[in-house]
Amino acid sequence: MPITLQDVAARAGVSKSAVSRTFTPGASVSAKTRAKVEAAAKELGYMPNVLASSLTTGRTALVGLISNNFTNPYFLEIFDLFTRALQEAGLRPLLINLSAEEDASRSLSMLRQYNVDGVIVASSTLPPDFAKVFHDAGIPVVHAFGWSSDTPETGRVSIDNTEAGHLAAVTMIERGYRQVGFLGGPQSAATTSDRLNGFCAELVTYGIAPEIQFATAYSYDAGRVAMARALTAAPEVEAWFCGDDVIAIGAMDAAVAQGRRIPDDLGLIGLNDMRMAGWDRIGLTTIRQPAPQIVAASVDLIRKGIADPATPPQRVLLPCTLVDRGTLRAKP
Amino acid sequence: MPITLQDVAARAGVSKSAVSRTFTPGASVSAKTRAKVEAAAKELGYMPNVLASSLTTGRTALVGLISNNFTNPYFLEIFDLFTRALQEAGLRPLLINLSAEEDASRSLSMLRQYNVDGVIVASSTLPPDFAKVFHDAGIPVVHAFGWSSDTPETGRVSIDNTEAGHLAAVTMIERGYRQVGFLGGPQSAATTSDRLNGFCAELVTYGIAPEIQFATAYSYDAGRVAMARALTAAPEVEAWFCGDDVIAIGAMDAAVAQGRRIPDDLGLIGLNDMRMAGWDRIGLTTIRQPAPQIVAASVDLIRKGIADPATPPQRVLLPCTLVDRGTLRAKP
DNA sequence: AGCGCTTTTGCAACCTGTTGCAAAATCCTG
DNA sequence: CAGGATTTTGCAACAGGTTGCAAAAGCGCT
Repeated sequence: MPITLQDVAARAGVSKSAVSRTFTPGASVSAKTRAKVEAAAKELGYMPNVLASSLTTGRTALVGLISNNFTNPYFLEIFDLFTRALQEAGLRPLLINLSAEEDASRSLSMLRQYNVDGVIVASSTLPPDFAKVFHDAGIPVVHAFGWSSDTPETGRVSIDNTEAGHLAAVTMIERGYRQVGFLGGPQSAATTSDRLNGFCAELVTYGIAPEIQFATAYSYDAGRVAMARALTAAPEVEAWFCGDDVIAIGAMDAAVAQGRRIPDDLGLIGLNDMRMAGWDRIGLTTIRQPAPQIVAASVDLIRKGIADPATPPQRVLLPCTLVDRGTLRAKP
Repeated sequence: MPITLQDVAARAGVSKSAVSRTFTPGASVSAKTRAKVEAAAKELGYMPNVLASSLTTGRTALVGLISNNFTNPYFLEIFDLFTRALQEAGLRPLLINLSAEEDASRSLSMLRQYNVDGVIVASSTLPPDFAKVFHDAGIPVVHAFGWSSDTPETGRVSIDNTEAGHLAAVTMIERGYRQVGFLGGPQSAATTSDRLNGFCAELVTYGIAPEIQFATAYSYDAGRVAMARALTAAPEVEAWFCGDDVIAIGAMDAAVAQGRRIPDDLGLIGLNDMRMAGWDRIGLTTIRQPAPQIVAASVDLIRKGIADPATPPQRVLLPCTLVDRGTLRAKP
């Protein structure tokens, strides 16, 4: 049923090779045959079968896009950016939801069966050595949004989470908060400890030791219960640095439910700057991750890795910035 | 570098065929050879190459997952459900972001190059005949979340949007609203007109003709500007039926910005029941689409279509229900 | 027209698996 | 244990392309 190389060759009165070369950029074909072939291909509606050609070329243009953050609205923005960027680069995202797939090595073998050219791990919660499995298997890999200072030898793109912690601390001090807390994402997440370290390192210069709490997931509900707990455990804290916007929103609702007014009674600062943070009814002061740049850099790294597999894994760190909205009081 | 059938055959001291058959369910192999082959495969870490086998079998287990709703947080829930359901069915989602890819026929030819077994269109805004292109090309296709009464002959799964319109109207009447409006999604969206028709059909029995407005997209911003316009165009309206939750939230903020209190001064009812609708600071009364069931039915249909391409396209309509929260006043 | 050089072309082998077919091996029955 | 029926096995062709190589064609120049 589908049109093959053969069909086109017959129609154009040339050999299979000629047709193949017409569709291979940089191959040697005369203008005349190229024209004949293109005409025939057009008439028949021929499209080369990528899968068949992958057998000899070893290229599929398939890229595994792995994530386990399917409950955090921020990641829809990330998926939007990634799919567009990959499409523009002529690559096709094979999406893997790791919330369901149990185990790293299983998704590796799956992606190998499909001969993916590269893998992008878009996750803040997957452990740093998850990506390593692919690297060790000789598949170019980039871990985006999941940097931590002890990431092993794989490509990675992220903000500097230590820096983000600093920024949060500096901002809180600047706004006159002295009793502060850290309400991080899951304690196991690679990014959490760097943020905490940066936060504490800055505060210690003011002689402040922050209250520390963790949410069990990057989700509204987790933020809500974590804050409810935090409010009784440490009612004196005036401002919390939350590990993520969606956690911060949950935290905000928990605080409001207990009668705290924001930002007057309690300050909050999030991280990500998801679009929703700017909605009127949320208005979250937060630290922005430059998602478009992170994605662009990740795709760039993957392309380089595909073009030359010998490229050593690279690390890109991008700056984050404060976005001031309504959940932190103004400078005194 | 990667292990092939040959390698395993050599190692196990059998023919290629024997190895192939060992990995083909239902093929004829003796227990003895199977054991030998499996041992060899294990030692070498062999995994059959799906792409190569697709050449002869015509099956790739790849399913195109097409959407253009990458700015609506509801669709992250949908993607989560779809990727899990597909993975469980042994299928692999090749994700296509049609917000970027211009044109339907281009994505068709792309998916053909990859020999996808089927296509799922997950979109409320793509026109009904979009899916038809795949059907006509002989590729099983299901359009999820996009039903309209004039959908052509393709598989489809959705709520009955006419029914949803009814439900919204009945609810508003029940709560004592008489001046009501319809604030739909993009006028071009297939679902919008059915919702509007159902809404009007019910209201007409009460002698009510609703005010009608459309947002330009399924987004917060679009909802916001649409409501800002609606409030001046039709200030007398007491309650609006919004075409989508995220539009409703934008509308809510626009109303609040103009000093209207909700639900006292203005009632709102959304559609979808995305998780966020239940957050404290949103608390949106809305009509729930049974997303898990829609997804399950869609994947089911695709599986059937793949198993037997002669299966005629089927339509599944699922019921929607009202979820009462805080944006509509109680029954008087 | 003839010559050397460059470009274009087709052949055939190959990429990794699958499968129809006939031969080989095994099983069953009397 | 012979003889037929059944199962298992390997060979070779095939799926839809790519590519090294040698032959053919085209080119510029005398």
